[in-house]
Order: sequence, then structure tokens, then C-alpha cells
Amino acid sequence: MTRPKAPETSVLADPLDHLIGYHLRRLSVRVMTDLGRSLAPLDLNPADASVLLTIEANPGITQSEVGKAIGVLRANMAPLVGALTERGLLEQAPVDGRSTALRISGKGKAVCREVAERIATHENRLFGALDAAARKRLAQELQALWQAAAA
Amino acid sequence: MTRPKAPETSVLADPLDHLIGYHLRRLSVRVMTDLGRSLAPLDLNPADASVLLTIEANPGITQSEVGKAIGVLRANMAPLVGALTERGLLEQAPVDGRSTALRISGKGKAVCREVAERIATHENRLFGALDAAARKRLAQELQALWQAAAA
DNA sequence: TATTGTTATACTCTATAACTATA
DNA sequence: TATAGTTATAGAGTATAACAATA
Repeated sequence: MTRPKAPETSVLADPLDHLIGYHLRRLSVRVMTDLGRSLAPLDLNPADASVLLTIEANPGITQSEVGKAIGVLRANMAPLVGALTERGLLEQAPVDGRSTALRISGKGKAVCREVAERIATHENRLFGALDAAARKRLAQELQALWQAAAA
Repeated sequence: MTRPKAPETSVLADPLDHLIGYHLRRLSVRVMTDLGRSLAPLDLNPADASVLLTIEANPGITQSEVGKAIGVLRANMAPLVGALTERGLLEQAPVDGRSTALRISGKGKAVCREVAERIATHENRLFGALDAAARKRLAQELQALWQAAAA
């Protein structure tokens, strides 16, 4: 089995290269990994950050509504909101007997500012090669494709 | 606690709307879900399909190389390749004492054609709103951003 | 000494089902 | 009868470590 170590083209044929879905997923994974690293110093992950910013922008929202907005199931929202509340970043006020209105605490506000800043830095690092117009176009194109793809 | 059911703007503020990463991930998730459904009748998931097509395009490749190409760890390639081999879609021939060259079997070839057809239909369904030039541009833009974002 | 393949294992995400209490 | 929240649990997908065999 001793062989002179094959021609070694070393460059593989990539049969997925023509697929938009392939590039989309590959980029998305890399972006989310970078976002995770950007938020880690705050002891938050991307889901935590989405919850905090969504509540900050919609004070009084319920956790079910947050879940619908960011694509997290009701069942998985409970521990998420619970942990953020225990850390003193969220405050809960009863709306009726079953739901509670969520608000960002004073401490949470400061964290939200940190989060927003880190996300902005992250986006600039990854998408800074595009100018503002190109970024807006890309965001809109992605959103349009998302809406067009039913669910 | 009886209240006249709040103003109900019903449209939430979306503080993530200006983020490319947000739209990227949201679209990627929806696209992968649709791809999964498209391949399910063949009893294959997107990872299986990537393995098959990568081997078909690179006959004799080893499983480590396939893993590197599609972003799956060595440790997770073993069960994947094992299952496809048991189903008779792959053939393994020893290269040296430790690696084996992977090839698509006769039965696997037919499955690859089915896979390619289903992926094409899926891509046309999701990205058909864009003409060929726009699709090519988008794919290239996503690839360029992926390369620019180190790892 | 580095590499291939393998196993075991753990952690995160996501998903379903079942339950309570409330509306 | 439907909804909000909770809990338990199961399944992917992904990650690390350790090992044997081989280069």
C-alpha cells in the first residue's frame, strides 16, 4: 500500500457551489458563531440578546409574544425569561392571572446598551465591506425571500 | 383584573430589523427546513445529501476530507458514512491501512440524481423570484462575505 | 509525531406532550 | 373552549476527549 501520494489536486470539486441555500447557511453559521463570541463577555447568547432587545423595544410584552417574534417556542421561553429575571435584567408585572408584562430593569437597560454596541461592532466587522446602501439592499432582499418562502 | 383589552397595536417594534445577521439566520432556518422536507421522501437529510453529492463529485475522497468540505467534524462523520454505506449507497475501498476511498454505488447514483433534482426544485421554489443573474450575484455576495469573515 | 477512524459523551437547540390556572 | 405559563422529555446537531491503528 505504499503509493507515491496521489496527484493531490487538493482542490475538491464543490457540487454545492451553485446553491444559494448552501452559501446562505454557511454564512449564517459563521455569523452566528461570531455573534456568540461577541456577546459571551456579557454572559449572554444570541437568544438572550434577542429577548432583551425585543422587550426593551416593546415594554409590557408577554413572553409568548416575545417567543413568536423571535421564533422560540413557548415551552423554551420559560427557562430563558426565568434566568434573565433571576439575574435582575427583567422585571415582571402581572397583567391578568396568567400572563405577566415584561420590562427591562434599570440594570437591564445598561446591559441592553452594551448588547446593542457589541452587536453593532460585530455587524460592522462582518459586513463593513458593504456600504450602507448595499447593506440595506441585502437586508431587504433577504427579508423578501424570507416572506416569499411560506413557512 | 378585568381590563378593556389594551390598545392592541398588534404590530411589535422589531429592534433586530436593521441587522443583516438577523435576516440571514431567519432565512437560512426557513430554507433548511424546506430543504429537509424536500429530501425527507428519500429518507435523507441535508447532511446526508451533502455527503453523497460531495463524494459523487470527488470519487475516492476520504471521509475526513468530506467532513472538512461540508463542515462536519471527523467524529460525527463516522455514523453518517456508516449509515449510508449500510444502505448500499456508498462503497468503501481501502486506500492505506487507515483511510478508505469513498465512491457512490450504482444504487447511490440513482439516489444522487433524485437528490439533485429535488434540490433544484427546492431552490427554484424559494429563489425563483430572482432571475439567473440576480441569483448568481447573491450567491457570490454571500460567498464573499463568508470568506471575509475569518472563522 | 501526526493522521484516520472510532467510540463515548456532553451540551445546546429544538420539538412534543401533558398539565395548571386562568380567560 | 382557548390561552399563558410550566415541566418533563426526546431528538437533532455539534463539540471535546481519548483511544487504536497506521503513516
